[in-house]
Amino acid sequence: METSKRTKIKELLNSTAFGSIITVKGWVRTFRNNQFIAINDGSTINNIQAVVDFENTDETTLKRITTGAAVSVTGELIESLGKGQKVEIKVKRLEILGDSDAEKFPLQPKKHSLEFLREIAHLRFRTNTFNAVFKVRHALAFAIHQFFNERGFVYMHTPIITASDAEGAGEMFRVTTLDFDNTPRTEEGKVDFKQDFFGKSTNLTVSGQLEGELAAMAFGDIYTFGPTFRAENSNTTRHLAEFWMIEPEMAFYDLKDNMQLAEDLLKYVIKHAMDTCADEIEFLKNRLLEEEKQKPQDERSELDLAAKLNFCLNNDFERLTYTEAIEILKNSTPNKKKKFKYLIDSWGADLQSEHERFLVEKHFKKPVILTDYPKEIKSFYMRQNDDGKTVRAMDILFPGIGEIVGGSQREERLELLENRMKELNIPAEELYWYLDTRRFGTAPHAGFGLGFERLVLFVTGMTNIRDVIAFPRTPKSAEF
RNA sequence: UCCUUCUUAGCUCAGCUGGUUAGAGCACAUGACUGUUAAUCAUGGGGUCCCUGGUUCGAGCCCAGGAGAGGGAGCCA
Repeated sequence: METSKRTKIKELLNSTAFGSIITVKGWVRTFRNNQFIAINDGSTINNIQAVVDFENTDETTLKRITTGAAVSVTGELIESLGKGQKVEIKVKRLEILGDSDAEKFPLQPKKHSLEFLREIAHLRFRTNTFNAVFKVRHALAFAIHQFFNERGFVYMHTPIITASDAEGAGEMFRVTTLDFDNTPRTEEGKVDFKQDFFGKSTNLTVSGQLEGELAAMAFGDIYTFGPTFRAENSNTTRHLAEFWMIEPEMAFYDLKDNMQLAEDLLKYVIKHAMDTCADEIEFLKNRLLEEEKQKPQDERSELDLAAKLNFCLNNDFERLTYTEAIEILKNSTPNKKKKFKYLIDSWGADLQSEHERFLVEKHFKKPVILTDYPKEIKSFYMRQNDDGKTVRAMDILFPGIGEIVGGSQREERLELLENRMKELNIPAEELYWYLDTRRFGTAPHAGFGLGFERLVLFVTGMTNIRDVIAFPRTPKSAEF
């Protein structure tokens, strides 16, 4: 009888135990020449070839070996008789575990467009590209926990549902159990949230930072890694309505410490992905090279994916202030020749993505950390510099991605923080718990937010953020 | 949300100045072949030309509106 024991393909492809009888279970990728089955079980991006003795196998079984079918194959592991692979399985027994109607199964042994695969996101894991992408995604997630754990950080789970809409960090998704057809009203005619589940208006979190700061004021070093929700109507290749974010918060860190931690973290996790996903990154590198062949010469990347990642590991990120960046941009060729859509003429303007791209991709040609932005374009909680104009903010900009990290040293001085909140009409009463950290044993501290999917984009070389999360949520789209 | 491009077979895409029966490659089916590498060869089936309305003797093609998708911008991670 069929046993449930099986060997993973990853193990077999490196095995030299020729002559041993093994069982493999997986899904058929292609069936060539009526005898060669390429089987993939997800353990590796590579397939194993199982060779069927078609003359002694009944025809109805052979007909059921179709792309997508789940099979169990038992046979002898042998040195491959053909070129193209080292080992193969000489099939002794083949069982179809699950049929796949070849006429209806959308995946074919051919190249599919990413747009088409996005429409069948429930099946796209079964392609080489998505196998590689999600292996890398896993490796990066694992490495993030490992990095922080090695450094004694505490992993905090901050709430998903929050009642504070005081932060003003973008549009939020409302959480409610109220009956929309019959909403309870107050005497003034407004929706009466007192009758809602939590007795007040609640939303999905847009950031765990404020709660993270509370924990940092006890544990010293903490981080969060969880889902984040933004109801912004963003339709771009680098925004999602539901995404994952890593937010470390460190007591007694200043901005320099903060930058160093972020750079160390990024390099650590990229290195871990390269070490543990060599096959996957090799595949993604070649995929990208193929794709770029369609593009004109001047739009192709100078470095291939592996070289780009290595370059990132071997060079220090460029650190400069917003003011220095403005000077560079002001004197840049595209600015003088009026090639920028938004010309840089004065200090204080927010940098457009064309400016960030110029700095990262043309001028420095490596990751850039910009610091000390004008306070007007940054959040209320950032520590104010003595110049009265700038705050201790930092953004890390990556080639092709833009902002991958946004962070700051936090304003730990109660009076300055309260004044800033007043200027920006942020209700201090609602955030009393946040301000308590400044009232009781306040201390310098800093932190940042790292967009996980943007990191996965960079490491996989994919170009659309919807292709590095399993089931993307974007405006007008929440399929699966 | 704004700008822009696109939507023709299961997939990728042709389709001339608006002209009578809308094509190719892959996939699929049947057969041949049998150490293939997205196997090959032959034959065959397969279409709401995104939707609605309009112009015209005649619309896949022109016009208007709508839907969906891609790219860019803004917001940001």
